[in-house]
Amino acid sequence: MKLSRDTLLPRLAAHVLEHGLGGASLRPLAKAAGTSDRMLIYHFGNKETLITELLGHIAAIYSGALDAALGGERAKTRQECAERILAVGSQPAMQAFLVLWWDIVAGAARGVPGYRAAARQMMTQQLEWLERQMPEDDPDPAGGARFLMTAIEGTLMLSAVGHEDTAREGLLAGGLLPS
Amino acid sequence: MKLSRDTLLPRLAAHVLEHGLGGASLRPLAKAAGTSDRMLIYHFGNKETLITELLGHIAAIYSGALDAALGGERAKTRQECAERILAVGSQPAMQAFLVLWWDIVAGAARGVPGYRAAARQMMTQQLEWLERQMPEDDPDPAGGARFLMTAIEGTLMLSAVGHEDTAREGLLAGGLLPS
DNA sequence: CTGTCTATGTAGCGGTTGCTACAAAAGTGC
DNA sequence: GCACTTTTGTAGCAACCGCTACATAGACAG
Repeated sequence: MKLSRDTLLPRLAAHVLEHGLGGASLRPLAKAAGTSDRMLIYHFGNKETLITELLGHIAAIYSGALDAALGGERAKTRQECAERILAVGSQPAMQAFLVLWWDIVAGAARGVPGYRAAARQMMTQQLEWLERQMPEDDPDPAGGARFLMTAIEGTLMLSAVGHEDTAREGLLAGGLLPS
Repeated sequence: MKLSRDTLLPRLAAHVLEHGLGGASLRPLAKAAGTSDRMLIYHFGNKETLITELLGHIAAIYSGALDAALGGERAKTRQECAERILAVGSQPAMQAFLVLWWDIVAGAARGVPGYRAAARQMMTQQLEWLERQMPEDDPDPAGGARFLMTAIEGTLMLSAVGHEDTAREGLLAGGLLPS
């Protein structure tokens, strides 16, 4: 069976979404993709560019998932907008993404080559998605989207470390969720 | 020279703050602490409990750093409060903490044993610190602190992935920073 | 059919991983 | 001084790491 990067990447992405980036070493990756470590190096040259390309691919998948989650019409209020994006984030299919996301953020913060670009791309995508969701009559859709974005990302982080209550009460106090 | 856990932990923490948790393996850790991998296992039993105790120690250091950064008097407004905590986060000495922080968040999200507890503890500490900083006349100090907290954490995350502009504009649009 | 280029398998290299077996030194209590 | 416990050094194990050398199989061009 003839395998190329393009056939490999989705399988690699699936494995990484399940097991994380931290312990992603060539032999398990290869096994999950139906090849050998030998062939991964053959196709990608070395592990670093493999990971870089893989992160790019995952960012594209994420973009597609956001589009698929996009309901036809805009939200009526900022509160509804916040609820929608939080609902997207709590879908089971998104959980694997979220767990992987913090790996990517950690890599980006430490300056590991491909990570920052992939993370930036995913955040840009989410920001655009959010802007399209903003209420039509919002006085400042661009700023409002960025404000929501900041609060949502904080909520996700606090939730990741067991402070979902703190985040929820914060959103309530800030008027971003209906009481 | 006789070394115990208590003398070891600060040196281990220094090494981890500089090089991250991801690549923290016994031999480099031991070298940085002036011992051997053999002795690390002797003192801590295995790597997992070493990391767990180390994370607890780092959380305590973080707590102390926050206290040291605490100015005597409270802030006058929520905006000033936000500016203060963002200023603390941008201190050079805090950068290493921040980079390490995302490692911890990633571990917590994936469910690695000691990570979630340490992360929770550090966030609880920061929340208490923030509550003490809230303006005296604030109508809802508890809720306001949680709201600020959520926005601040979102800002830190966006900054980590190269979206500091997005975060800044968001805080401005949300009235959390003076324009 | 033959040469050439691409795709793949097998084996292995030098290095690192967490951890252990064994022994010796260094206290410590009597 | 002697038994005993705590602390430490040396060596090594089996597993894994990224990566490479070498051989081979197949596709395709002439």
